[in-house]
Amino acid sequence: MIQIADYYSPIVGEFEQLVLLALLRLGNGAYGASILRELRERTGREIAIGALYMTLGRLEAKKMICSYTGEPTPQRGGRRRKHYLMDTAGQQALGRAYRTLRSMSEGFEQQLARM
Amino acid sequence: MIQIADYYSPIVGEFEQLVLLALLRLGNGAYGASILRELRERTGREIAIGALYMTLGRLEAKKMICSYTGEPTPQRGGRRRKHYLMDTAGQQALGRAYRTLRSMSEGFEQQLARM
DNA sequence: CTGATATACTTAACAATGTGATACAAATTG
DNA sequence: CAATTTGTATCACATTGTTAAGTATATCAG
Repeated sequence: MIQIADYYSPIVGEFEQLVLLALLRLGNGAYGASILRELRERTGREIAIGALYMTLGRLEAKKMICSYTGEPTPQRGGRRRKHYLMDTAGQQALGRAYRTLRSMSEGFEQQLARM
Repeated sequence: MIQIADYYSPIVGEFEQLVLLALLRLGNGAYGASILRELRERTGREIAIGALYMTLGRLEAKKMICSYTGEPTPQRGGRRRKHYLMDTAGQQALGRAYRTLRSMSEGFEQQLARM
């Protein structure tokens, strides 16, 4: 059981942002493996699967995302998928983080892209 | 004395990114109060001064930024300023973080700006 | 020189987030 | 049901974020 402070913290961490962005990109249907693939392909980082589930669990505990369990798919085997969707709080937090970085980067985009 | 692991960690946290961006914007001459002002004005957040110095100290320990002590200014009083500059590692880390977020946001910029 | 005032930096303690290694759960197949 | 496949969960610890103090250094009035 993940414990979360009872005051609302609108700030999301660096990796949390990446996970929320992956959910935004993938839309409904996203689950562990597809999120992992998206993150690896787009960031080029070697991301541990445990790190991802840990972060998904924390984001859900903070009500930034929600989840539902998928139906078992015939011809496949294996445990059911757990699908994730961004909740309102997650969208707001992601939007804030995005605008903050935009504001701090404003006018330096070219330079940053070449650093 | 800040302790840092002896392996190189290229990933910077959420607030560290903001501080590096402030240094990029301000250029040479940046110091505590000017960095704080820039962050507050551009992000709209209430940032504690201690949080900033803590982060500056950690970034310096990781060799991402360097510092020098300024000369005392006549007609002013008060302790000397400590000026900060991004080092090569900081520029690289900031560039990587920027490109990662760009890649994850690609195609969703309008939506993110309105979230 | 000395205390008052202004300016600026530092640290301790704890909370939140990030990470790798390992364990656990559930569905299909034979 | 055992083996295999697919997928999720958790522990332990490292790193980063935050608040609430405290410490240091420069100028000025007297």
